[in-house]
Amino acid sequence: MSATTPETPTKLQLLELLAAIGTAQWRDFAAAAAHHGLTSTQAKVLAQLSGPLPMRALATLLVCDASNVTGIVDRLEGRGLVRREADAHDRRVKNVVATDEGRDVIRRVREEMQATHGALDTLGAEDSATLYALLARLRPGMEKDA
Amino acid sequence: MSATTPETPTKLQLLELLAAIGTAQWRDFAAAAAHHGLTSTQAKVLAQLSGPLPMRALATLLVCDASNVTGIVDRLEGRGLVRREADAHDRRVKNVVATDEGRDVIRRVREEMQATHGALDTLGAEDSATLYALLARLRPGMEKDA
DNA sequence: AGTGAATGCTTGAGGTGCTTAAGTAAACAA
DNA sequence: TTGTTTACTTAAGCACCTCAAGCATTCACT
Repeated sequence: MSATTPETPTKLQLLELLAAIGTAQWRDFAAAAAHHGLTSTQAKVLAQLSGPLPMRALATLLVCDASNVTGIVDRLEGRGLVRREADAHDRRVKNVVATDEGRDVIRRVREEMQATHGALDTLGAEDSATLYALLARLRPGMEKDA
Repeated sequence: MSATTPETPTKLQLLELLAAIGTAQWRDFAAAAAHHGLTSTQAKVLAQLSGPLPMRALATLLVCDASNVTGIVDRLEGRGLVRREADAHDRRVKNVVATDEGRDVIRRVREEMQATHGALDTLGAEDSATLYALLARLRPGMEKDA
C-alpha cells in the first residue's frame, strides 16, 4: 500500500488522463466541424439549438459575454444555418432558431466524430455502464462554479 | 436486458457526458489560469515546459502552426515566465525554457483547479482505479488522427 | 400613471489565437 | 558548390473574446 501500484493512480495521473481525453475529443469535434466549414465555437452554438433560445440564454450556456454571441450568431445567420426570431412576450428578446440546414449540419458533425465513436465502441455494455456511472458521479462537482 | 436500463447508457448519452466533463475541466483550468493573468493557451504552453523545448516541438504538441507559437511565446517571454535559449547543436533552433517564476505560476494554476480536485476527491481508491483503467483504454482510440 | 432601475441586445475598440504566404538563416545532401 | 529541407519570424486577415457605451423595452415602486 505504501508504493504506487498500477491499480491506484495518483490524482495527478487521473487529472492528466482526463485532460488528454478531453483534448482529444475537442479536436475530434473541431475537425468534424471544420469539415463542414464551421469553427468549433459555431458548432458548439448550433449544438445548443434543439429549440428556440434567447441570445442571453445562449451566452449563459457558453459562459461568455452576450456581445460575443452577437457576432457568432451573425456569422451563422449569414450562412443560413440559424434565424433570429422576435419573441412573442418580450420585444427586447431575440430567439435564435436553427434552420433545417442548420439542424442537418450539426447532426452530421456529431455523426462524423469518428475517433470518439470508435473509441467508445471498444467498450462493452458493462464497461460503458461502469464508466457512465463513475463520470455521472464526477459531473456535479466539476460543474460547481467555485 | 432487452430494454434500455439506467445501467446501459446509449452511446449518445456517454458522449454527451464525456463532453460535459471535458468542458467543465477546461473551464476550471481557464479560470485558474485567468486568476494568474494567463490565457488558457498560455497556461497550456507553460504546462508543457518541464524541460527545454524547441518551438517546433511545441507546435507539434499543440497541433498548430509554428508561427502561432511565436506569438504565444512572445507574450509569455514579455511577462518573464519563459526564456528563449539558443540550441547548442543547431543554430536554427530556439529552445523555450520556463523561468523560475513561470514554473511557480503553472504549479499554482494546477493546484487551484478546485472544482476538478474536489470532484476527484469524491472517488475512493478503488473507483479511481476503475475509472483510470477505463479511460486508459479509451485514450489510444481517441488520439488516433483519423 | 410616472419615474428610475434593471434587462436584452448591439456596436466599437483592443487584444489573443489561429492560418496562410513569404522571407531569412542555418543545416544537409548530391 | 549548389539546391533542398528545416527552424523560426513577420505580416495580413479573420474568428473569438471582453469591456464600455448606447438604445429599446420592461419592471418595480410610489
